Amino acid sequence: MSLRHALLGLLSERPASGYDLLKLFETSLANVWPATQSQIYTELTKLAGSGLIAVAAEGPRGRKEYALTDDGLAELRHWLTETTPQRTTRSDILLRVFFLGVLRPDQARAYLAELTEMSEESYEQLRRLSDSIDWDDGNLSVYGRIALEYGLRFNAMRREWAEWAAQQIT
Amino acid sequence: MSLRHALLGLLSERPASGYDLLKLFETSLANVWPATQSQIYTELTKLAGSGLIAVAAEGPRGRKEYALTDDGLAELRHWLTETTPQRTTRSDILLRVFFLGVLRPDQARAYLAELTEMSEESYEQLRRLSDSIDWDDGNLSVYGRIALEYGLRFNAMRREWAEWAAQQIT
DNA sequence: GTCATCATGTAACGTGTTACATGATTGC
DNA sequence: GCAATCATGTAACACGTTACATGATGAC
Repeated sequence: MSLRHALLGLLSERPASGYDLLKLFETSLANVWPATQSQIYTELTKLAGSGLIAVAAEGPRGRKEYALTDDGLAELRHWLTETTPQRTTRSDILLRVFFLGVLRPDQARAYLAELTEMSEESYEQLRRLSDSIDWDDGNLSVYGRIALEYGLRFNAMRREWAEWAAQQIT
Repeated sequence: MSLRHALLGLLSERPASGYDLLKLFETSLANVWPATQSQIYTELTKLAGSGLIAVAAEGPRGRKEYALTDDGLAELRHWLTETTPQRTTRSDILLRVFFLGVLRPDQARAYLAELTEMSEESYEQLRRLSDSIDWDDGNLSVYGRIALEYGLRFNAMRREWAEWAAQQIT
């Protein structure tokens, strides 16, 4: 049920169309909660149906700009304060580690080297992103920055772990 | 398509029934790839249908013990060496961080404090698990240990990050 | 004999992915 | 006029969750 809340969250900053939201997902939210075009449009229709958002303006090419309603803001706050996030995250990457024993040691090391590289790349990409953003805005800047810092620390940790792990394989 | 490979991976160690596999998921794989009973039984039927596993023995109470076939092992190796894992992981926990601006600062700090606590608990739980396992086995022990070390480092990182983040909120 | 555990299966529903389908506007 | 981009919608399918349903066996 989180796509719904991601949309409510983005709309809490400012009104936006499905197309705008798609772009926002591709840029800011892509790393924590990817969503496809079809998913976004379908969910927006449902949210409007249940009164959590409403069409605030219409533009050219059938553009519909949605805005958060009072009910929508209440639901967003409820989600943030009254519900606990899921502790378990599925990780394709970690799952493979369990089964590296069916490969030759050099193949297993190659996999871990790939992870090292992937973590480095992600780290650098986030660094560049961090440099390109102007951190003058209000709330979204404070919390966006905190999320970005998480990404940096996460990738640094993963890189070090993958290097350590490769050394464990004899 | 990873549940399929998780099952093939577990069966590469030794033959097992659906019930055995369910228990293995609950203990060893729960942290990286949770799966439900219904999902496991359905997938086993499909895997047997496509010849990647086969019923090797039948026991009391309709117990069916599955074993990996040659095709199944080939598929497992193919997955490990020829396919790249998904870089994007959905994180409920991080998603919320983006929207903490709609809450009061004390509520936002409370959320981050919750994350600190959650990370500590997970860390301790993994520590205990690490102490309780005898690390004498072969492959599964080497790679199981590497995965566990990841969990420890991850939770330590997240804890420090959450503490840092709480201080950023004025 | 009864309770816990072993053991499997299916149906309904929700969420996510891929692909198809259509068309308006703006810039050049 | 033509191409890029803006803009929305739906259908088919895969994957995951919850709940229901049933029954055998072993330990006490």
